[in-house]
Amino acid sequence: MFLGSYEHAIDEKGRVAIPARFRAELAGGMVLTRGFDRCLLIFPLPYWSDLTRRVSALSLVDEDARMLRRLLFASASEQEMDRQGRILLPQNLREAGGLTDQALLVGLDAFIEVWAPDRWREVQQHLETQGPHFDEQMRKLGI
Amino acid sequence: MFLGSYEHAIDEKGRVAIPARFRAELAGGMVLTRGFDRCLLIFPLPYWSDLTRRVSALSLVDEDARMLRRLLFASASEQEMDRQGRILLPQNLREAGGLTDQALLVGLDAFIEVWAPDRWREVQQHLETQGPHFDEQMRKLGI
DNA sequence: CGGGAGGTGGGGAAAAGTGGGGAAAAATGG
DNA sequence: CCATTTTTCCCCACTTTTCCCCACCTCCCG
Repeated sequence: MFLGSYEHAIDEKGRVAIPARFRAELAGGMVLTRGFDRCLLIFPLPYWSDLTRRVSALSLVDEDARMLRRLLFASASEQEMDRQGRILLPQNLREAGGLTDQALLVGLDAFIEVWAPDRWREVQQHLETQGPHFDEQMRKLGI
Repeated sequence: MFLGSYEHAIDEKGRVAIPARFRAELAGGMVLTRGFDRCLLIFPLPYWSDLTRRVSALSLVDEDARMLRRLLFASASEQEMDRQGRILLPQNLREAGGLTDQALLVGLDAFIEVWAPDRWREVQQHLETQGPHFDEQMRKLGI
């Protein structure tokens, strides 16, 4: 269960520390890839396997499926933590996420999003102004 | 079953004592997150899991689902009590709830709300002036 | 008036985050 | 195919923060 937001530095070699609370759940390996809205995604390996099985089952012909495959797989990178609990963010992914010297790691229960801090603040503002819209969403889900 | 209101100090490290009556029910862990009307919420872990299961099952691709996930999980924090029965209120959550040196913990049966005492007094006043309105609501619900 | 439980403050040990050096591996060119 | 250069990545060490636990105080109840 990944919860909370943590801002960490990206050092000159392109590494970020994984928040200590997240490490146990990523000890079995993780996959890093591009997400939506210009953020990066970190999936624990079990979640990733499940995801890939479902995506690979989609039709070769379906256009959405093709684009989804390209997004998920083409820039994916399997990573392990070093002894200090850090991972490398490959250069192409750093560029894709607009990341320079700071990264915001956001736990979303089953996986993690990685944001450039200023982009994340935009998303948060959006969330606050759209409050009523989400009230409706939650009501539908019975929350 | 959480009942009653308790005002406790927030110390310099951002900790509050959980009212002794509430501790047994939170011994299995709890999740702390932002609530409505600028208060914080404390959920016992089982209640939280039940609440979030539906959200985590939503699509990765759907935009509303993505934003809803961010709203729910990004500022949540799993906490355990120390041996003195206290928990840490992370700084971002203290800010979100307008909490400084005192916190009012309000038991609401299945979960707990945490208020800045002066904001809580406003809510109470609201309750008193709006009494007749709620009479009508309750009648509809058959209470 | 005494005992116990609940609440509060603070010191110290442990862990987390960050920067940098060096060895191994990979890439490049002759 | 070998030598040189470049890159990768692994690990050590320092600094800062976290958090755990001891001790004291206060309030309530007998």
